Amino acid sequence: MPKAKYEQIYRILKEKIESGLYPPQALLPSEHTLIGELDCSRNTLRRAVAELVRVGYVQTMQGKGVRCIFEPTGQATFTLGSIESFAESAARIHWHPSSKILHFESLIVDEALSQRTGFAPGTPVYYLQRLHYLNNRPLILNHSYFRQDVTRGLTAEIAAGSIYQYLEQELQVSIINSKRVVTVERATALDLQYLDMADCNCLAVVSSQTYNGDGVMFEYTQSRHHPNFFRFQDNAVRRPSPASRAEKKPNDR
Amino acid sequence: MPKAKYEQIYRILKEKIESGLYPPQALLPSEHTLIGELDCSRNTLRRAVAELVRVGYVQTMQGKGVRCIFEPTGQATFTLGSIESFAESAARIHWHPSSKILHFESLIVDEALSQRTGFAPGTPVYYLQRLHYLNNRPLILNHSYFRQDVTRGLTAEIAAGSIYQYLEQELQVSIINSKRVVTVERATALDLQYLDMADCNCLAVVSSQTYNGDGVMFEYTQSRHHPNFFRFQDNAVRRPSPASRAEKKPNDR
DNA sequence: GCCGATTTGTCCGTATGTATC
DNA sequence: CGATACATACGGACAAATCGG
Repeated sequence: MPKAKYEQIYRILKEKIESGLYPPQALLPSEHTLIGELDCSRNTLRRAVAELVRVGYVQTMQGKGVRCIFEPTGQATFTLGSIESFAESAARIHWHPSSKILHFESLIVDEALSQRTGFAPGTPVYYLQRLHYLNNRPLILNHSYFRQDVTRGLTAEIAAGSIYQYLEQELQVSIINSKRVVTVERATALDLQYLDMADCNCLAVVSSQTYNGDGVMFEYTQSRHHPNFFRFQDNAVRRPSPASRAEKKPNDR
Repeated sequence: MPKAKYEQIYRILKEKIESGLYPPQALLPSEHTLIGELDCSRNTLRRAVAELVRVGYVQTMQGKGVRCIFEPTGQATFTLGSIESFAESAARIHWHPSSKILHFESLIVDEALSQRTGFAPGTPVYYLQRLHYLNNRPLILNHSYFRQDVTRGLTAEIAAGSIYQYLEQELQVSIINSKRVVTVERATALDLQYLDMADCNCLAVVSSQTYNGDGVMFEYTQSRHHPNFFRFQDNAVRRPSPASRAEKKPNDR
């Protein structure tokens, strides 16, 4: 259970929406009444509602109210806005995860690798290839680079378990944030070898740079996803901005 | 210029970061001092900083400070909905956008289309195919469905210009939010016909459901992007999970 | 069209908790 | 331990948008 009150209230409201207590199209009770029901301040309630907006559960309208736009889907989705390890995501959707180490080595970042990863040339890193399965199906091929000075002692054995658990609990590395970019790339020979891709010759690639509490980018990972099992969700809110009168069509790309 | 103060302060700080006044790895001045410099309340400053976190410019650390992690290399300019399509980034570099209407018709949603779009079966919609170019290169093929009762009077001529301008200014439709999902799909014959895809047989697909101020989903658009010109950005913040917080090894001292 | 009630948006000041040094 | 810095929470005030009389 989260300790922060706004998070608790966020979950309470999320529960009520998912359970159908606040059905789609219906307006939620006003801030005033919710404050009374949930016994919190206005700011705290508003912060919880802001989270609901961010995940696309409700829309707020000044002068009108807060409308539920949640539609039950049941899809297995990887949500945005939080860093989840592969194991955590799999657990959330109750699938059986497993993984296999394909390759582990220690190397020095050269100019070409520096361009791709963002590590400075000359940086010693561990290079790791891992294959992730869901329900015994190979779905994700990971190429990871970890700065050795931050992830000292990382071995193939540790990587076979949870790397993040090792970093956070053994090495006391605090993981703060992760910049991610989704692109589509041509499949390599390695992709075709390990991922059962039928006749698709492209896949979804999530490149991420992860930072620790010292502001050091200590991990670069390129996750190559089987195209048929990739899904990334987002909710965009339109902000009335005076500059976006004639342009900025959020949906028209 | 935005009217909201927190947005102004956000832009000021963003400017300073981009200009190198707060270089990477450096800590920003403390909240207290920034409040004095910018003449605002703590809440307002914190809201601006929260935006900087969301777009991946800084990381906040309790007890330590706010560290700049902006890297000018990738020129990763943000977008409001945390999506960065090639069209938007290219538009900023003053590339020339244009579009062509391929198809326009009026039809009734059947069961199969209902499954794909989320519209109820029997709903009258306008169906629209548009091809978007950048510097005369076809990059995005759009399939759009608009509810006729919300977008009354929409024609191919209007669609050749700005649909959203027509909706907001002529029909007074308020556009609130848009749920989007990114997937990778096999290219269709239509994709291959219009997008110059070399030998790629997949493309990036952004499916979006857009809602108006009445909570009505009035638009479903499937944007099919040329794989080599697609880019979706995000910044994720890690919240300490109960599991990782549970067993924290005490420091030896 | 006007006015007041309701509802959300913004901004402020303050107090307290928690992590870091 | 104290000082500093960010995180959370509360309450109040006013603005802006909506709706009904």
